[in-house]
Amino acid sequence: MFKAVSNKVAFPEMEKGILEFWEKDGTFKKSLEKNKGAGRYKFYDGPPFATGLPHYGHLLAGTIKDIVPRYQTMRGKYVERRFGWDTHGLPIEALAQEALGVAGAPEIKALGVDKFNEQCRSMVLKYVSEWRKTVTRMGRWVDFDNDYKTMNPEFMETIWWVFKQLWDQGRVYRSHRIMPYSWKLSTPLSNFEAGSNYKDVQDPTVTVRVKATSGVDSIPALAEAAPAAVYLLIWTTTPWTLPENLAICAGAEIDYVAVRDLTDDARPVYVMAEARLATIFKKPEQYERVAVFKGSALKGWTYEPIFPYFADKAAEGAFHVFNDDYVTTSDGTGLVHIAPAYGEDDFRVCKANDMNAFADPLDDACRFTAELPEYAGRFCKDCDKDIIKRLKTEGKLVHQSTIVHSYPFCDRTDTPLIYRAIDAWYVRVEDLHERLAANNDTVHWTPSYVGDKRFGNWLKDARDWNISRNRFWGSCIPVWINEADPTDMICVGSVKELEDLSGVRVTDLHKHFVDKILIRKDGKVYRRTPEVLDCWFESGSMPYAQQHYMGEGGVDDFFPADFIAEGLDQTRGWFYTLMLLGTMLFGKSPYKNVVVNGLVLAEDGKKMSKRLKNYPDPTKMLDTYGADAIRLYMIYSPVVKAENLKFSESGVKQLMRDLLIPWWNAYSFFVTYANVDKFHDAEVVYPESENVLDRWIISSMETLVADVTAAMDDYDLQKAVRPFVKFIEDLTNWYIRRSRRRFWKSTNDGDKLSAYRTLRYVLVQLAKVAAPFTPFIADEIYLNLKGESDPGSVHLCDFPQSNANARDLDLERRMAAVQAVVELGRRLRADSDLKVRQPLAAIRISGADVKGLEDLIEDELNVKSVEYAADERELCEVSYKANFKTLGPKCGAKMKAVAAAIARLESFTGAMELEGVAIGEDDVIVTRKAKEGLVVASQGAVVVALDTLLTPALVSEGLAREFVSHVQAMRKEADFEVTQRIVVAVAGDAELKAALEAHGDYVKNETLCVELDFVDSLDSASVSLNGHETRICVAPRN
RNA sequence: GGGCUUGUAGCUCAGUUGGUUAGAGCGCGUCCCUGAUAAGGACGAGGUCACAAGUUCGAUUCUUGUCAGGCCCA
Repeated sequence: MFKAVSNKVAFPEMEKGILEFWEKDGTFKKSLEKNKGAGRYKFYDGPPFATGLPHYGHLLAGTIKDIVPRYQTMRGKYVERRFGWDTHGLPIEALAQEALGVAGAPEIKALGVDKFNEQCRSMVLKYVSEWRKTVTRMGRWVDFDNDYKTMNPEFMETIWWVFKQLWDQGRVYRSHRIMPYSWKLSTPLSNFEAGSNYKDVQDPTVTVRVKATSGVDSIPALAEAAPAAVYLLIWTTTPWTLPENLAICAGAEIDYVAVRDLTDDARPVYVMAEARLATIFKKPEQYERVAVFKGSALKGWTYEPIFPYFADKAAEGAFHVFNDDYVTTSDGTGLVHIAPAYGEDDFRVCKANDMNAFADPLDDACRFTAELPEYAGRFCKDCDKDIIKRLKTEGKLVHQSTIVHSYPFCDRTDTPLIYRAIDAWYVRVEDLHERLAANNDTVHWTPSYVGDKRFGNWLKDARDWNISRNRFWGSCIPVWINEADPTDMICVGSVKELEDLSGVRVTDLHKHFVDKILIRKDGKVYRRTPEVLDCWFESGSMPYAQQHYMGEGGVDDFFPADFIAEGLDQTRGWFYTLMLLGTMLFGKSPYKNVVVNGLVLAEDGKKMSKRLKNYPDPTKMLDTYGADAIRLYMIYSPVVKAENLKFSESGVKQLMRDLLIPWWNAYSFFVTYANVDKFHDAEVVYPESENVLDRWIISSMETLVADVTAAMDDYDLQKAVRPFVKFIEDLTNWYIRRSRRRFWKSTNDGDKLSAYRTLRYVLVQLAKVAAPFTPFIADEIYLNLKGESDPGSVHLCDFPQSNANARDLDLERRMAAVQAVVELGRRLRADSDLKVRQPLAAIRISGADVKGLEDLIEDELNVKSVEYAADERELCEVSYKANFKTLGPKCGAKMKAVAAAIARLESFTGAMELEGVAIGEDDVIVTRKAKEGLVVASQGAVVVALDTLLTPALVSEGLAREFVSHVQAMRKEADFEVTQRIVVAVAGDAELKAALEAHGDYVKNETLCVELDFVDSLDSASVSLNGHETRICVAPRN
């Protein structure tokens, strides 16, 4: 006996049962051990920040990361799956700050970095158990016990090893990074922190003239205008940065003009963007045009420093004009003042032009240092007014105004942030563009455009990587710097190295431990640089760090990964840092296949928001619909191809209705009748059936296997799931429907056995194919139906190999034709108001090959015979149309004429010439239209005509069937077992009596009636059977 | 502002080197069925394939531009 199955299933309950079974049985472990020693399929888990509960994005990524490894496991691969945790970085620090009631770096330092870091450590694992619960409930098999955490000492030691490799390659260098800086807190902020407090403020703007010292000669019109002085006009909203000006930038494609200022007695010549002329000269008579030229002509000009303080930087290449695309003419003069220490673009442009001079005369609190004696000790912004005054006095100020603009403020102290250069560590990437691109070419991306375009473009423009963070909770940059000579540095690559160098036993690599360790060597003292590493450095190092790889032995066992998956937002995150480090360390891509998923949005298309409550709680969804339904819903959508998904509860419900419930019903149907019939082979037997339905459903099964396999091997999960819908539809609404009688009939013959064997075999195979996607229901069904010697879980089975021999594409085609004929027949019945229970004499068909399957049509449409029309013109009008696809290339411009000629044809035999073009069989498409007035319908080439003539015999049979149907309803109403025998009493007119007598055996057989009595009257309610008033009474009979 | 991407029925989405009358499911309306019943079936309404120009005999598909949404960057 199979375990009895109710057709009313509670999926969440069923899933919990399976979870318990997996847990007790150790199925996950078994699935791993089974393939140990077989080929490895390498998988990396991208580590999530566990700073909150998992949301749908995590569930989605988790599902993808489950399906592929499950599939590969069933394909015989050994797929280790270690869960990863991202434990360092700002998200955790933010939580710790909240918990400790401190805000900002200075308060953390005052509190003590040790206290702070330990707080972080204690909070990292806060949500771990919740995560484990949810991930497990979703059915994801992943190793939580053998997980990796970026804060583990082994992990952190490998980070040092990785860093040292880059150091030894000469890739690591110190430079600056322009960051928002709170002068009140004396600390840089992350861009994220800086973005939270913008205000509209009024700032001064000044236009300053700087005297050109060379370059003027390159423009003849200008050279002629000499000897009057030529000035470049620059504009800024931060006058205090003018003393630090080291360059000027022009847009190469922008139009510039040189004009003589007629309002000034010295008649100076000013250079600026043509588009901005009106902002300086209100009236045309105030100036005279001297020359017009592109910004590229300005490149290389030199000019006189505005202030004397850094004039010596000229030796380092300062005070030149550069070109860059970021210059606009939306404000200013089109000539941008550049102070490399105080602007991100400023810094970048200087670097791009190999200008390394630098002027940063500010202390920790942003007060000017002694380098600017006149302003020393004063907060930089407070000096704006004095500087403007001085410019005026010295005749350098051309124009002065104010501007109201949005400016970032420190959200702790509400003081304006200063963008300024901070010491920073970089990894050189810009020399690697070609190698990165070449390695990326080896990766199979899903969808492909992410790799080709999005990621490819990103790599092409990859900048040097800023890897330092001025924070506390993270892996430390393992560089110790000579206190006396900052160019003298020691990079440490392992714990042992540090112990040997310092003589200190090292137990923990976090900042509050490591910073205390000094290295003394040759009488010099080395102190660690205070920064921690960007946590992307850690996630990018996870292939090596999760193995605690320290450069010994090969990496083939774990590198590169066969498969990774993450969201689209990781293009410049994990995908990128993995690729960088893989390329730098081992010269190749660290992954071979990537599935990129899109964002999961709320149903209204907005981001899911706790505040708005615009999405259903995941736990509630799991309790209501179960994990299989949610998994399938997500995978069936384009979200597995990097497109957004609007998550909708009704979508999940729909999927259950379309797939899971019919599938379960098919299974329940099988078990119910198999138990009634005591069908129970010890093993799942491959049905060598003669029955076309059996052969057809098995062939369809093989097609399903082939389609799913092809899609999975291409990592197209959506495409892999799609064919299930069609298959389940075929299985339930055609195979079982058409086979029902074979299961019900009372004789246990070979055909019945074939039916059972086929259905069992198909359900078991289906469970295997579906197992990676819907692991619960697949195992539930499998466990009940499997043979005695089969593995103890569907997840320990081999994925079905598509068996080409069992496929009969011709049969599948003919069956599709049968389905088309049936559909048309049903339509005709509906049109003629002839219910299916009324037998009809014949159906005539044309254009459909249904050989050998006629009885299916007879049965389904309740007709006595299927006939082929001798000539389809009896049934329909035939006309001809050009096949544009084949004719187009042949005809070209003659296409229209040929198409018209074909449309005029009255008959077509196969080959002819029209308009000088040879027409072949394939070039003409025959269209058929059901003839008006006949009971005929057509669909494509298939034409069907129904014989609607009702003979007395047919009417009588129809009445008997109507009677049967009613008795069946009464059986059901009375809740009889399907095998319950009954006795039936009827009272009705003579016609009914005659019908029941003529079809007595049929009636009794169908209704399991052992005694059919015709009586004069009955108490029961009267019903109308095809217009015949009838009273019926049924009773059980043992 | 830049890179990438999306826009097809009321909704969710298919649409395979450009080819005839652009499909499915849901929803809606009408009807049928009732021993798979949180079902099943038939029919119907519903589309300027976001918009515009171009290439072509022919464009939902290719090119360019515009508009709107998204991700990343600046």
